[in-house]
Amino acid sequence: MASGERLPSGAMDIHAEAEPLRLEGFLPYRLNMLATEVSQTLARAYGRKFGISIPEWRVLATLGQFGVMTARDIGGHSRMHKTTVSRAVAALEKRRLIVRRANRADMREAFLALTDAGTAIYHEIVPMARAFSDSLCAGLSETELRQMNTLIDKLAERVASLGNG
Amino acid sequence: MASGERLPSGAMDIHAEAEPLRLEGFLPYRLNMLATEVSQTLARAYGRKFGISIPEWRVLATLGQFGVMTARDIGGHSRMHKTTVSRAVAALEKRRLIVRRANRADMREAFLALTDAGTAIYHEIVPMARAFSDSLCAGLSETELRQMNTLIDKLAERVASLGNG
DNA sequence: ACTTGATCGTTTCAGCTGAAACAAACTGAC
DNA sequence: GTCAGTTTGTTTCAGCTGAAACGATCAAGT
Repeated sequence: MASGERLPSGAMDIHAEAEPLRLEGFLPYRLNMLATEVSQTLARAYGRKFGISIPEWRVLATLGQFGVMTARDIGGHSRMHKTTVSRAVAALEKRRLIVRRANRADMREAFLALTDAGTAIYHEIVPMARAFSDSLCAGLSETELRQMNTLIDKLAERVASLGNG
Repeated sequence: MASGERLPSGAMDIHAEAEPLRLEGFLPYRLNMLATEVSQTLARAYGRKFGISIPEWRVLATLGQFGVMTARDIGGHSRMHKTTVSRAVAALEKRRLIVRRANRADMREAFLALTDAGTAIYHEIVPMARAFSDSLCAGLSETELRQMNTLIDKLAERVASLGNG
């Protein structure tokens, strides 16, 4: 554009060429960076110590919390793909950390539960995970922690409606 | 344990067997769920429309923001693995959305920049991404948005120190 | 009982990811 | 100039992921 032209300030720029997006200030990007870093840091900790992958930890954690469940229920609660659950369950069963019992009332599914060895590992990982989370939140006040949880809830609700609706 | 035994309430349980971890109230898990959902919802939007993957979008976004950069700079800024950058750059170059110009002062690296076609797609995706983000944040007040950003900053700083230190 | 359609879980397959190995190019010490 | 060590970027390879196909089972209707 000729330098002598006079325009209502910024009027043209807005329509001809949008402002570039500052990635480092973009909420979806920031959220993803943070979550990835948090997830991987924790996963490295229990991965090194117990040879457990993220999906395997989630299966352990779900069974540790709820006791007996089917693979379907585990996937539903921890939002894992059924193939991911299937493979994590197979790996954990092979290592005898969980057992599979038939459901006579419905032979398609099976009841899964922690073995003693699985329970033992679960009770080693849980304090480690809690310590990590506590240490992560150590810089936050009680109020900020409540805020964070409220905000996550609001955003989760919001994104769910955006995805479906 | 024999049912008749009398114990100080809960004294043994606390040490013998930790409380099960409620996954749905566990911050690392909650953060990861939210970020995954947000990321994938946005990625589906521009993926369907332009056939662009997440790493490709990040390369486009970084070049759109900064103009000319090397692959190394892109990786550094967007925290992508160098192999991921390499492949995204190759794909975008093949589709003529970016160009590679030699750096005569250092022939190992190359200057990357958006082509006109790349700039055009960038300027189509940016408003879409902004609209998504705005819609995501629509349920949040101005104050809550500031809080969210502050909290993400604090947690990011915290997790970085936990990972390294 | 038979058929249809749905559901649970596994397997197959294609694509993505990152660690490691690698080639090419640069830097600094000698 | 040459050598050793570093840096940039690509390729290879092994592992993970999810869509699709599949087998097995169940439920409902006829």
